[in-house]
Amino acid sequence: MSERTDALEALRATGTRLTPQRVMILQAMVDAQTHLTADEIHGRVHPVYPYMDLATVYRTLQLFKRLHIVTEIDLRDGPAQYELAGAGRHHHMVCRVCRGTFDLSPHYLDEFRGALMTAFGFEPDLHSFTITGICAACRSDAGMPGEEGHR
Amino acid sequence: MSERTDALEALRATGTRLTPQRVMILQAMVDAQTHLTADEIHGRVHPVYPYMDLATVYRTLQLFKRLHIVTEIDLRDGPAQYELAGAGRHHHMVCRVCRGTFDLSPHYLDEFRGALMTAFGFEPDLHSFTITGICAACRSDAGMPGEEGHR
DNA sequence: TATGCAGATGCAATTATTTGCAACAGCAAG
DNA sequence: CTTGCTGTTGCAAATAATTGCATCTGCATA
Repeated sequence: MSERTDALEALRATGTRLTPQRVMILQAMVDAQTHLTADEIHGRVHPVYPYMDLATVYRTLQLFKRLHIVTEIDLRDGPAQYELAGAGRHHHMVCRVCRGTFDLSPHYLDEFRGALMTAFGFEPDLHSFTITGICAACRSDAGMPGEEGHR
Repeated sequence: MSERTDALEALRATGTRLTPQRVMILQAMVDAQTHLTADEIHGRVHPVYPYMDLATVYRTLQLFKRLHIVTEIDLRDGPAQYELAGAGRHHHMVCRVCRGTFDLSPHYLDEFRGALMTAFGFEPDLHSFTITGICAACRSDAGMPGEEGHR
């Protein structure tokens, strides 16, 4: 019950309201334990509460994102995915060949952040970072040339 | 005329067709010399060729992106911007406060790429990379606390 | 120069996401 | 427990981008 409680706590702490819609959306994500699209979340809540609107789902997800309750994974091909931001796994690598998503420890971005901060004083948003590319398996599979492919 | 010629050369080299639409879109970008949205490009070409369709602009931009003729900058707030990929400046930092975009030398990503390759064999797509955050000016300006704000 | 075909285009419709607005409802204060 | 203020919701419409499909055309070949 930790994740759920933490999230509700975060809501309370920031003065945003704890509405049934928000609880339902959160619950749907807790139950699923995988990444879901906004539409999937809507679909899961709908049987329980038919008035739930997709716009509300999107707005709630943006709120949750701001509060670091969820992480958005933008596949850049199809709708965005959302998952609960469990401690630690905040970032993702997405293979553009097999569509697989892999967790990426924040540690790999520390150096990068440091470089930007020192060089430009630019503080990158790294709460939820997703990078696309080609995973090891797909690289050895298909053409291992290593560069570009098609779509 | 270098950028234009290079681009046309790239088209020819990959066996994709050199259509008047593509030339017009390319020309519009050469003329503009700034980042443009798909809609702006469409607007610039329209007077010359009223049949130009937005879908064609989008498809062409995707093609150009694949050929590394243009770079896409996704502001994540409003439509995506496109600019000619002049040698060197492939990446961008976008300030989410002032909306300013800053060029970022590929060099800053070398280390990151290396780490992912060694650790996971994952080859990240780094031809066109955009990271949002807060620029130095905006950090000192508003709240320098350093964390989150609103929207 | 005429011909064929795969790739490209225009158009309309679809998908993904955001936004304006009036009605509504947490929740703090009385 | 009632009231009021403000944040939130549902709904509809707008915006951004993509896609299916029939038609068309660059360009390689004969």
